[in-house]
Amino acid sequence: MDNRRADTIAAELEQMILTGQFSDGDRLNEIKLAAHFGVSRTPVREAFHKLSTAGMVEQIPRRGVFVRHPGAVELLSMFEYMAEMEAACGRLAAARISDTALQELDATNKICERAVAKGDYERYYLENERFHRIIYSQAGNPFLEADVLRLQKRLRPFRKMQLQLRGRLAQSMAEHVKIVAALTKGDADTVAALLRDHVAVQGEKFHHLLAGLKTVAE
Amino acid sequence: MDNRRADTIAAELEQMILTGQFSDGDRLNEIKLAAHFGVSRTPVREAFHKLSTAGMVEQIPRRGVFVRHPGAVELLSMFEYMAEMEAACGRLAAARISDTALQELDATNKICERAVAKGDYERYYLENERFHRIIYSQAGNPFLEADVLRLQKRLRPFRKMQLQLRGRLAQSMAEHVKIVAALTKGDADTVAALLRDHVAVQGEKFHHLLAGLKTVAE
DNA sequence: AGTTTAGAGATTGTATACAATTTTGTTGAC
DNA sequence: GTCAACAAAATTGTATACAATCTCTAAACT
Repeated sequence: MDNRRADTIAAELEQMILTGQFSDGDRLNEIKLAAHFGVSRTPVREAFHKLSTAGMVEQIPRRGVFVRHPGAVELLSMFEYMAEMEAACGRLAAARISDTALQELDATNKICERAVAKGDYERYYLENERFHRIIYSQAGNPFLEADVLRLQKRLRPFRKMQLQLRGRLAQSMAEHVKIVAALTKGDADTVAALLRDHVAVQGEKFHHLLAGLKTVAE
Repeated sequence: MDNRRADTIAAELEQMILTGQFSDGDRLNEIKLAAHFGVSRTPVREAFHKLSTAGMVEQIPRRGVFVRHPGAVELLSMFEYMAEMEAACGRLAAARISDTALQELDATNKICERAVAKGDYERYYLENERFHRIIYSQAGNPFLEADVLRLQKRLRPFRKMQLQLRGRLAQSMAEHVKIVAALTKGDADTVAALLRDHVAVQGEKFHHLLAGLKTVAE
């Protein structure tokens, strides 16, 4: 799949950034990174481009590339955007979703229910992501799907945090059930509204979490 | 701004592709293009990355980059996606738009009206784009704005065609007026619905246009 | 002291050279 | 005649060399 060194380096760098090995605003040194990966500057530069389009770093001409960790306001914007995209996916999917996909959503929800009962966050998180991806796919719009997947990936670590808030698992689960019901009825407006709120709540929960952290930190 | 050769080359290539100097599926030859632009392969490759993220070309590892002209189904998907994005922008803008921005929208519409009266497509098209960009901006979400601007740019030539259909100018104009009214009232749902239809109609009109061309061509 | 400027060092952008892989064209067997 | 195997050419990916620009320091000047 990624025969090119540049791609593996991009993936590795992405992980390094996501796991917090770089602080916001840090400049990524081409030469040092090239040495670190045991390659020349060329593939490192190619990797930078990929990260740049993914929004993980900012490239300033003749200056270098700088890692961009989203701050509070940026994260809230992302969640807001995500809510609108999911709503759009839901609206389109309501008219297009196949019976087999509906069954898959049901099956996913059943697994989620068991995970909720056990308090298995990791499992729930995994199936939750699957649930949403089915809807993206059933929207039947490749461009929308590509963008929403990109954002889902970017928000992944933060969605994870938010899920661990007290009572959020059960709440999220209940919302999923309603969404499937509306999809089954083909009620586009309702599906859109449900999904928008479902994701918007994630943003709010995350906001609370953030506010809590801030009061502790400072 | 773009001190780098690579950026100017990307812009030039973009124009060459948009003006139809390459057919769908054509491979872009690094060496020949480098010679054509009087540079080495390196900046050409960098330009390829930019075009790739813009969705103008597809990059296949160890094979090369191939120009991708959107076909009928892809264009309709893009218009559909655009409709959803504009709706999202409208929804957010309804709650956030400033008075000065509302005045700007009014002013833009007045210019549009004069353009409609004169049948000045070029002028209308220009101000129309401005109209929408004001809404994108007033949505107050940088990520949404960036994506919708990217798509607006990509759909530009096709929106232009669609505008020249009989009666479309006046119809579009009337829709603009309604949108401003709903924005002024702050009615998010209505703004979203109006904008969604406003853009969806563009897709439909374009579809008609396309169908007409096809029957002529084959 | 603070500001300006010259210059060295560091870093990005581009050119060229080389390696690895794919594509193409030819030959040979069936 | 078709297909397979192999060799040659072409092309992409990577490494290295060079050029252009930026940064930072330190000395000179007001």
